[in-house]
Amino acid sequence: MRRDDAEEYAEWFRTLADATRVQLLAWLARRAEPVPVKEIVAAFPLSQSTVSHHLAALARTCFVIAEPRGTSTYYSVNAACMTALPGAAAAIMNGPVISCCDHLTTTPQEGTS
Amino acid sequence: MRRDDAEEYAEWFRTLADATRVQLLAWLARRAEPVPVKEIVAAFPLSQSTVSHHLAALARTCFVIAEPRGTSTYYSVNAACMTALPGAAAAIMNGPVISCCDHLTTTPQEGTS
DNA sequence: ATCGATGATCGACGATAGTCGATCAATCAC
DNA sequence: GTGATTGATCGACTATCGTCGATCATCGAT
Repeated sequence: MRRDDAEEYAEWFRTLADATRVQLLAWLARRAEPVPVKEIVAAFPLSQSTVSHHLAALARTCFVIAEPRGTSTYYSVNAACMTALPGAAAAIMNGPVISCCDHLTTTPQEGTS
Repeated sequence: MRRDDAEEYAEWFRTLADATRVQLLAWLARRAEPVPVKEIVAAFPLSQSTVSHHLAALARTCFVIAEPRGTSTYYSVNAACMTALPGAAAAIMNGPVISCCDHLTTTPQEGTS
C-alpha cells in the first residue's frame, strides 16, 4: 500500500479515534433530521467550541454533512461514508476501495505491498 | 451509546489512526505465513523499537497475533478482527456489535443515544 | 444601522502518541 | 557458562490533539 493511501485511510480512522466523536456520530445517526449545533451542544457536557471543533472534524472527513440555514448550521450523518468505512477496512486487507469523500475518491491504486 | 462503549470503539479506531500502522497491517495482510519482527523491520524505514511498538499496539487490539518461537516473535493478521471492524462501524450507526477482542467481547449494551 | 443569537475561529494548556537511541531480557549455539 | 541474536522496554523529545474561554463573523429581527 502506498504511503499516501495509508495516510488517507489513517486520517479517516483518526476521525473516529476519539470517544467524544464516536458518541457525537452515534447520537447524530439516531436523528432522522439534520440537527442545529445549539441542540447538539445542549445534549453533551461540552463547550460550544469543542462541539463545533468535533463537528468540523467529522465534516472534513465526510462522516457528517454541514448545512447552513440562516444563523444556524444543521448537521446530519452521511450514510454513504458509513458504507465506505467497512470498505476502508477491506482495502487494507485486500486492495483498493471506493469511497464517498474527496479524500478517498482519488481511487487509491494498489501496489504489491 | 454509552461512554464506555464509545471509548472502546475509539481505542479500536485509534489503532488504525496512524499511517505507519495501516501500512504495517496491509503489509502483514499480504503475507500468508506469520513473519518474524526482523523481517518486518527490514521492510520498513523505521527503527526496531518503533516497529516493535506498533506491532504491540496492533496486537493489543487484536488486529495482529503475536507468536513467540524461540528467539523470534512471529506476527500475523487476525482475520477475525477485520470482519469485526465493519461491525464496529455498524454499531455506531445502528446498534451493538459482536467482536473478536477481549476489549469488545464485553458485548456493549445499547442505550437510546 | 443596531442588536441579539448562533456558530466558527483563535490562543493556550495539558495530555497523548510516534519516533529514536540505548538498554534489558530471553533464547539458541558453542 | 559465554557470546550472539532477537525483540521488548525505557527515557527523552517532539508533534499532534482534545478541551476550554474568549473573540470574531454572519445572519435575522427590529
